[in-house]
Amino acid sequence: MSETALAASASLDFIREMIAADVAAGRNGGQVITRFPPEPNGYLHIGHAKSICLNFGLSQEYAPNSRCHLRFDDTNPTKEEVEYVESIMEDVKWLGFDWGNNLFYASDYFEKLYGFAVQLIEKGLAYVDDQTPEQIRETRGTLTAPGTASPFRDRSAAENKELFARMRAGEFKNGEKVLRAKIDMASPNMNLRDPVIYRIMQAHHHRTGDAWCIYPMYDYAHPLSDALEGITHSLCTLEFEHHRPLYEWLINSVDGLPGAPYQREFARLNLTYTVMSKRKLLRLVKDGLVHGWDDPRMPTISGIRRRGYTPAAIRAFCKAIGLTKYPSLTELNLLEHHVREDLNKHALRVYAVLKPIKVVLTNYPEGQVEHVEVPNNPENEADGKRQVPLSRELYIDAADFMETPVQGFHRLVPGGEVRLKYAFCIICQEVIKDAQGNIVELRCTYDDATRHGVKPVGRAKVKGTIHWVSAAQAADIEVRLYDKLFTVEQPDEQAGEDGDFTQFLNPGSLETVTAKIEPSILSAKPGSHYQFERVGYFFADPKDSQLGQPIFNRTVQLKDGFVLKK
RNA sequence: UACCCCGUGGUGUAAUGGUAACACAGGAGAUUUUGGAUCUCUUAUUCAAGGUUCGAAUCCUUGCGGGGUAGCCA
Repeated sequence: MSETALAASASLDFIREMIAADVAAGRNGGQVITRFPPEPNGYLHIGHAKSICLNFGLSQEYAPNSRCHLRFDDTNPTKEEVEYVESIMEDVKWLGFDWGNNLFYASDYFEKLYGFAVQLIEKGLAYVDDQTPEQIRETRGTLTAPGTASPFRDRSAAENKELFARMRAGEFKNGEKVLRAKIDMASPNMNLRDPVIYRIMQAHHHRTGDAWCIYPMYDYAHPLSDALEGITHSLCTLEFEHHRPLYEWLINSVDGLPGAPYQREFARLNLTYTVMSKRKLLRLVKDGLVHGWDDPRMPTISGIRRRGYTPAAIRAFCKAIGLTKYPSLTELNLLEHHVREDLNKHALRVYAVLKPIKVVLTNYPEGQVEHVEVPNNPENEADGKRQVPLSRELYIDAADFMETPVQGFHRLVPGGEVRLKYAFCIICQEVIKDAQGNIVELRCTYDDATRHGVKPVGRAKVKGTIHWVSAAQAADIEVRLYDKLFTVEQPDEQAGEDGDFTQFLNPGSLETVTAKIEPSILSAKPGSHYQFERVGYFFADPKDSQLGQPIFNRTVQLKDGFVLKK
């Protein structure tokens, strides 16, 4: 066991406990070989990250007697595309994992898989069925009633072999024939009622082209692919629990397999305020309810990447949620906690005013510009300092001023005093409004004696410190304020069977503003993280930012100790 | 109303027959040129009933509750 595994051994989840016992018993020569096996039919989401962290994490924990394969489960050509293969590889790499040379495709095994099927036929464990899909469904029985045997169930091995060869040769149309495993039509487990293991599909495959017109089913291909690759532990989500007996049946029924893997299942990740099923995510994209798979509001890996979540934060989150068989619902704020925790250490600070109010310092010389020195990150002195321009006309955030303050508000109010961070204290002398009564300007005076953190003398203690931006030097920057995608914790649950989850979409999930930001922001590289002080973490959009004109996505808000009471 | 899996603070997990604990969330305070961060304190937990045992969250039984399963999808 490696050091990390040893360190974590204080409390292992049920899967790791099982694996530790296998290693201790010397099973598989102490090797731990796992795999992450996505079907390339869509984009990966945060739920997949849980599986990726488990499988690749295990491989790291047991190094060097371990490896984790990336295997594309591409057994259904009608749904799969190269585009997805590429995005999946990008996402796994971004999460910080490396499959090395261990990149595989189930389609690599089509020939071997065909051979195993012939072997099953010879053993009398598989047969060609001529029934229609409807007939197969009807004779499968129900949850409470056993199925009945197909009239073709007892064909001779020779006939089955010939028919199966003719299926491969393309002599039959889609749906005319299938190959079925011969197990038990009365099993209480539906998966054992002679499951279909090969179907005819006249379809172009993204890797094998037109070489095949019969394709193996997942239930057949998966255990055998695992065995062929020497996988020791095949870990999947709970909905495959009922497939395990079939998995084991195949491992035990096929001779000549190089490995003897076993399957274990764990609960998938559910997160509040989002949906995770591929179907629903597709709906959001297709109906234009979000701007694509990588919309920063999406729970896809590409979405959260663009939102500004970091790989380290995702990994920490996946570790924190644990691994059980309980179908839990994890709070979004746990994810956000880990995002803030990581970004707090690394994001450079900058002053940004999202919703500006102009402030004029009436006793500050006109035309004068000075520079104040501010730390780039108070959490890390090594990040250095920068110069921020300061002059007579400034912007502060609308949220930092209240004309008639509520209880507990200690920012700027008429006649009140606040500190401009790293500059000096100001007092609001006058509120200027337009004809409609909107505030257009605050006229304030500053106190030169309060520079460098010196407290004002002879007046009330200044409780508030706010950020600011010098008007003349401020850059106008597009900022996208993202919020929860849905207004309820479980949109699909709330919508019910026939309901439409999109009714719970948050109309305020995206607000775009033009912010006033200190000029240093213009050099922000696309794909870099910042903390807009007192506001939140923001990410320079890697797609839409121009060099010298970044566009920011709000990753997550800062925690705010001051919450307006309704 | 068949079979399988699962029930521990609000949420997620730990305790593997021997003091029910940790993180997030909530609350209070200290500190702070971010109402952030940090630090301290704090609220709150074994689905129910029986049984086994000196001792049960843990083992057994029953009940209740939740999830899953009838694709030629994965």
